[in-house]
Amino acid sequence: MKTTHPETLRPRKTPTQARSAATVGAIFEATIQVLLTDGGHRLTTTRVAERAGVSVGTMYQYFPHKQALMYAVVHQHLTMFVDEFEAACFRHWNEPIANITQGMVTAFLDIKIRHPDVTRALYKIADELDTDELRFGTAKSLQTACVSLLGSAPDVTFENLPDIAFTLLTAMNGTTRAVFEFGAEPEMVKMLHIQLLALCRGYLDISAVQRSNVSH
Amino acid sequence: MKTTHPETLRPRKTPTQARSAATVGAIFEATIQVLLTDGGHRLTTTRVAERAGVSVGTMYQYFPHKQALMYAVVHQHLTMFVDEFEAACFRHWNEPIANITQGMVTAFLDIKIRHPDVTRALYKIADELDTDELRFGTAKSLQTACVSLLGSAPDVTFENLPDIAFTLLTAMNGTTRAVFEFGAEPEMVKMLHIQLLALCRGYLDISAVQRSNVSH
DNA sequence: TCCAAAGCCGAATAATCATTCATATACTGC
DNA sequence: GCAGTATATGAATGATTATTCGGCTTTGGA
Repeated sequence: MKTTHPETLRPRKTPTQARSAATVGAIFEATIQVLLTDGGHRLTTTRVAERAGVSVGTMYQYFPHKQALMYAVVHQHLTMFVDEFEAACFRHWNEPIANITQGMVTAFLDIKIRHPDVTRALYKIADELDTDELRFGTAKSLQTACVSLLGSAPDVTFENLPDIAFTLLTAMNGTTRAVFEFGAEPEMVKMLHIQLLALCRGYLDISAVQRSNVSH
Repeated sequence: MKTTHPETLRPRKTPTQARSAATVGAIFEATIQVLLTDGGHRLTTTRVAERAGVSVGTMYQYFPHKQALMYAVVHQHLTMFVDEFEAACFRHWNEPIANITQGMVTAFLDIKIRHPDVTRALYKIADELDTDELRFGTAKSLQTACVSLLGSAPDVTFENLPDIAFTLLTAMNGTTRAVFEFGAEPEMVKMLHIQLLALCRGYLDISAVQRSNVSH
């Protein structure tokens, strides 16, 4: 598996004029749309340029190659996801485990639902990327945030917190992904929310150890 | 999204002589190996033929096109998975829910672990396939088996059994997939087994309704 | 031993793709 | 309005790809 050196994945130039920022935005959006309608293995520079309403040459002014474009798109959205998820974690810091669970599940789902196209598109691009750095890095960040949040619960403690966080996140992701790949119809999403709450609550209940109430 | 008509996905000829069966076997195995080493987007007819030790022409004697080859490989392994999973379900029929849970989780994991290369390879080929029929069909079969098995527990009942089965299977799949994509080292697999047992037990505990003991 | 069927080969073909670059247009400050 | 920079163009290039087909080799049986 040949991996492209990260250095070369950086965009070629930073847009200064307003129109070029618009161009890059159009290219990003077009990438998502091509992924949705044609699939990852038909994500070609020609198709993206066409859908974005620009020429291929223009694309190559901002990205040295296709890998760089894909990297940028994935990076943008994964970073956004991590940021919003971490923000939600801070919001529920130190709350009882029941609140934490409900807050985390709801936040996880909300972010995905707020950008349904992006969510579905990212599932399709994974195999095209020459590096796993982004996915692994994101997984690590989410796990860290989750560990901290669960550890902040005043009413319980957990053994193997990293393992529990890992399992919780990947399980949520598995069910969510399945729902989105099935079309993510509103009733299905509603069901997903309900079942994920039960899943996580049940898992954390069974894994939690009551904390002896040591007051200050 | 152009989908290939299922009819054309059928193999071109059925091997009669022993050596041709060996050829097809080599092609199947080569497909898995190319997926693992090169990734789905570099799964080419040339590469598969080369790794299988046959010529491209030979491949086209058994499969009318690349889609048919991929379809055959995926179909073979998904069918195997469903068969083994259903067999495990029958084995735990009518047992108490605690046994059912443990049996189902263990079977799910065992099948994946018994064919680690196949497990990882199938994650990579999904986007290349022009049809979702196989994935959706498999999901449906597994869900049906799971619904029946859970429904057979004498000590509990569930509401929304299809939703619960769906959630259970996709959650297990999500965590399992993550572990395999991280390399599936032995200690990781051990952790996976432990955590999946807790996850499913917790979820089913919380979703179950005690069945009033109506003795005949 | 011999032959028809089964199996195999791989160069040739036509399509598609990523990437380049010489040229043209649009914008910004003056 | 002008000069210089930023941005956009798209035909051309070379690589890679899926698929074909005419000819070759092996096999199983008579």
